[in-house]
Amino acid sequence: MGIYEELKARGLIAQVTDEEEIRELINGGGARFYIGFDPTADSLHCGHFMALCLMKRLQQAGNKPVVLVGGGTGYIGDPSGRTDMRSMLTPETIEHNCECFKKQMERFIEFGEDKAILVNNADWLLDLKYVELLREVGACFSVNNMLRAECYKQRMEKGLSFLEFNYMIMQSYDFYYLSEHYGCNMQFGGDDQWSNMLGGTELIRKKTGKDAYAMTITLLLNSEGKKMGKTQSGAVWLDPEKTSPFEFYQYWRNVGDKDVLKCIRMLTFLPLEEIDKMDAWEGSELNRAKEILAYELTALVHGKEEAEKAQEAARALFGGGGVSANMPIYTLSAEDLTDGGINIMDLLVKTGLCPSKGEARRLVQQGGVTAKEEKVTDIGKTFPAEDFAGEFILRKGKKVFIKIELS
RNA sequence: GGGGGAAUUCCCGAGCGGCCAAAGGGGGCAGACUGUAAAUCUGUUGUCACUGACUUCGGUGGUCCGAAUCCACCUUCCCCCA
Repeated sequence: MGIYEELKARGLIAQVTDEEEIRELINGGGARFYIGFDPTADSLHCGHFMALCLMKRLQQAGNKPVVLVGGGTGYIGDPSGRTDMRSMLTPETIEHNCECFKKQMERFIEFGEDKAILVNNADWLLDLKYVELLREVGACFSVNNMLRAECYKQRMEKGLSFLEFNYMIMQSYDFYYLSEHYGCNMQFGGDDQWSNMLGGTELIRKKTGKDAYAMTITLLLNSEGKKMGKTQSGAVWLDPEKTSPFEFYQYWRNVGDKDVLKCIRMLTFLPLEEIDKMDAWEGSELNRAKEILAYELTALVHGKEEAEKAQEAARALFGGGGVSANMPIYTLSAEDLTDGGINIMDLLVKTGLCPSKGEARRLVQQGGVTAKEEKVTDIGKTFPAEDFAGEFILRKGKKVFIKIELS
């Protein structure tokens, strides 16, 4: 089975410009492909992770990846699939984010001679001359066609600035540039990038007469059609400072039944035969599949050691077992105590389990707080210092908990 | 360039000068049920010293005993005409 067939079997391929050509190209290791990442934040997130995995798979099959960091396109902001305008980033932020991206990527992709290379489109986009560009590139685009593009649809109702409208041109130019200077013949990206990518293949064809190909990765949606890798508080980040390995593990441990196999297939590197066996799993067995998913992904992103720790902590907490050494810890200092003890509400707020006392009060009154294996329902409850001598686990609901120590 | 409209709490969206911390929905959080899932049901969802007080309705001033609500200016956005 070639890499193309594997990608297909994993459900990773959404759209391709020319299936036959692409199959031949990547199965034979002849692709020099690029994927672009815009520096919209100071850490990569799950969506990027999928793209990086794809890169890795293709690299293993002998193809040469080009990672493009959007230091230039970051100045514009991709309107694709958005209903509102992105906030403009300052040059400093963009540069900082680019640096963060680079560091994180090095964990996944091998860079170097004859391996992957990393480029930044700021190097060529920022020096472009307006009129020159209009004549060279602008002439190749039909506004009529652009307006029909899927990526602008949502914005046609709410308004689209000229700045963002030009994003497609910039991305197309990137492809053209990489094709000319790095021999890039293929572009990959998220499915929301499709129209932007087609813009590139068109431009290359018009300017050089050469064929270039594009392929998009299926967006990872859950069974309700929502993008995965997002939580109420934002994205699931790859940076352990922003999303701890444990939280990361828990996110995947908690995916819906209907989504587990899809995730395993698309995101992990487990052999397909093994995954196919899991297809038959149901009920509690399926629950095990979630554990596998969570472990595999955490190991990929944070390393085996962190994955084991997270798994152990999760098992200890939810399996009814003892207390794990890997729980998040909050250290109380002597100043936190009043009269040698601390009130439950102060404790909840101090540890960050609750953002305000009002919420802490509500939580306690509704029976959502457990301390030392006992439900706390009295908002006046106070714990004397001695209580913290042994294991003190404070728990909010079923899933959020913290170990408290007294310094 | 001309004309019209909009900005409300996490999001959408209602809101008569006092009865507005502001309807309703979504989302979130918690409880019940479970498999750390989904679905369902219940409670809750500005802050605090919580039967009370305080800060909030794009911004700045103003009118008024009293303003999310009225006026002026500003900012941003949308629509129509050119």
